[in-house]
Amino acid sequence: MPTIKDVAKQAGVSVTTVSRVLNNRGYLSDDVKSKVHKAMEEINYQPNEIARSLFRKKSNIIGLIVPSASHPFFAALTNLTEAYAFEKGYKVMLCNSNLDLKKEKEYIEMLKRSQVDGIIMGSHTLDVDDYKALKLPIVTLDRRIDEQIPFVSCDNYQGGQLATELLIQKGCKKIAYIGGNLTLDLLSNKRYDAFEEVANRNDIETVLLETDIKGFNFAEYDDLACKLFEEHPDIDGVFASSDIIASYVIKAAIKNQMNIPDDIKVIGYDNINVAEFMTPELTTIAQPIEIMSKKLVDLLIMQMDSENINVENVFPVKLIQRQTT
Amino acid sequence: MPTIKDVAKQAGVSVTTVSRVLNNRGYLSDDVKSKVHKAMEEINYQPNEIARSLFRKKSNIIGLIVPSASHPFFAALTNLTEAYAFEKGYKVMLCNSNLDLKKEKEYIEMLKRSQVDGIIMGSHTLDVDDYKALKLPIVTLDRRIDEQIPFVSCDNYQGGQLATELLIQKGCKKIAYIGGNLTLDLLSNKRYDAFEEVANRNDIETVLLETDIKGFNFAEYDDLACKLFEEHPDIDGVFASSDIIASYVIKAAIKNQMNIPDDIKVIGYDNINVAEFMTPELTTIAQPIEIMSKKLVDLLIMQMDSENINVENVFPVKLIQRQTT
DNA sequence: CTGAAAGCGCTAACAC
DNA sequence: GTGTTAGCGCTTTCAG
Repeated sequence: MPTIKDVAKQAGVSVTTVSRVLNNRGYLSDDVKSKVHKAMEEINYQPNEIARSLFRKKSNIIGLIVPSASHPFFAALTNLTEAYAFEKGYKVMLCNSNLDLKKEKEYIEMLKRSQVDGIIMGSHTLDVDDYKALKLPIVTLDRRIDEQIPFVSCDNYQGGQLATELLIQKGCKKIAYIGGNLTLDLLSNKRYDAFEEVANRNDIETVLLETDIKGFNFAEYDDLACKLFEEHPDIDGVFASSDIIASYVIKAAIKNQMNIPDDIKVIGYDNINVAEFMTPELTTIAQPIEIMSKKLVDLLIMQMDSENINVENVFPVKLIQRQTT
Repeated sequence: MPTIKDVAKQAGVSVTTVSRVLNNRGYLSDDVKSKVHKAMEEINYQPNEIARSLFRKKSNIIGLIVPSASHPFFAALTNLTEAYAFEKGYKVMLCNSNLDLKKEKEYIEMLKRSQVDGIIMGSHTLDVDDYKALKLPIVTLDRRIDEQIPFVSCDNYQGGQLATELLIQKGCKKIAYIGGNLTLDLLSNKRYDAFEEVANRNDIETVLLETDIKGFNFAEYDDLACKLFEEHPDIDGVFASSDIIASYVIKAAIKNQMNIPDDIKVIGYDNINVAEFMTPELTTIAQPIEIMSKKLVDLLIMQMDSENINVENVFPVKLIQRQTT
């Protein structure tokens, strides 16, 4: 690998000069500029970002911690976040925590040692204090840590409300909520709060099923969905906190010879691709994942630049009526 | 951020000594060791990996270029690759090329400047020479570049054979192949080769539909699937080169009042999660994604360690019979 | 067993 | 306009 020294030698100038043309700093004669550029071409020079980072104390890398990059929602988020970060001149170091406390801690330490400029926490199973101690720009997804740490989320309460109201309006008399474990400190739990409240207000009977703390285990979704119909054969409406869970509910319903949406109505959450290409097409609450991804990155960059930021960044959701309700 | 100097001062030793305990090199008295460890704790020291990388000329970062991290197959690959790389002490820098030539080139240059120790090419739209010129450990997925660059793939011909034979054995008389653009130099095109050959051998009529070069556009899958049934209403079997495409075919078939699997049989490829949770459950060819991911990482590490490697790393696929055939 | 000093590749004062 | 030099945080000869 050729270094800046090699370029300098090749071009017959000093390393400073090379550095200057590299960074477009200071005044340089056109003659020197072109000589240097030519030399770079000739020896196929690429600046070493590691050395630059060391000096600048800035790596231009951001850490992205998600529970699982293969879960469609986080896959979409990962995809869009990386694309936008790249546009903004940042590289993404990807981490899958699997909602495992120990692994998340390891990842955070690794990212700090790697001198990332900031971390997007799509998974955050640690205590509030752990995050506050980080001394690094961070931003969370769907969790409010404290008054300083910005977060991005959608209006989960609104989402829960829209979903539940739709089920009731469509005539459901006994509805179930199936979602992630509510003991996790996540804003998405508000979907359930809304569910309960709307149902109570309308005197509708409810059932609650939660996944294990570790979540994201598809086999468990299958079990839960089957259990739901076994224990409550009279259920006629389901609000699932993700489209994936909704898919398993639909699968179980069909297996039980139930007709969708006549016997049972199902609404999911996220509006990931599956919702559209499955049959029947899934009614769902759409999160604006692209906008969220951009906001996550922007909030990080603004912190790096010590700009003022809003701690709360909540976006509206949208009900997408399809065939399952 | 405290540095090694701060630790040295705090512990009353030299930086060399601190570095030694950090790396467990040379002989150190237990007394000094514990003093240093204590000092590290006290000032909450984290070694700066950027500085280490600069010296060692090794970043412990691998680049992972995929067409799209939100496509389920690549999402799974990304997830498993990252998990295994982390286990092996490597961090993953993620890049989404969108099968865009220019973007892929930019990513490769960025990764080189970032001094990654190797690159996994899940997307490779460039010319053979571009890859040969890299001077960096690389490994490709599903593409043979030349005799030096190792690749990981599944036995695509076998996959195409199994799928096509199944359709024929189940009684199909006119079958279609829908898949990625065949002008891309990908080993997955062998699925089509097998399809054609098996069909010819059995005197079965065939139809071919390819996606755009840029692929991975779900709206296009929808169009293609609809077009298929419009132009060939007598099709009774479809081999789709991904489960996602298969899903769209199924959706279109249902829309056309066709009965699955009686009127039309569909088989996908990949065995991603959707295949299992959709209704009807999708018959598909399973790729051992976890094994492939590990192999990709191992091949990279072995190259870094100048170990001997096999260029061809082809794994067998498995037919998973479900409800769509 | 421990320390002083050089250097990884790059940038930025500070000279000239 | 351009070069000399110190130093980013770390590791490793080489002395002692």
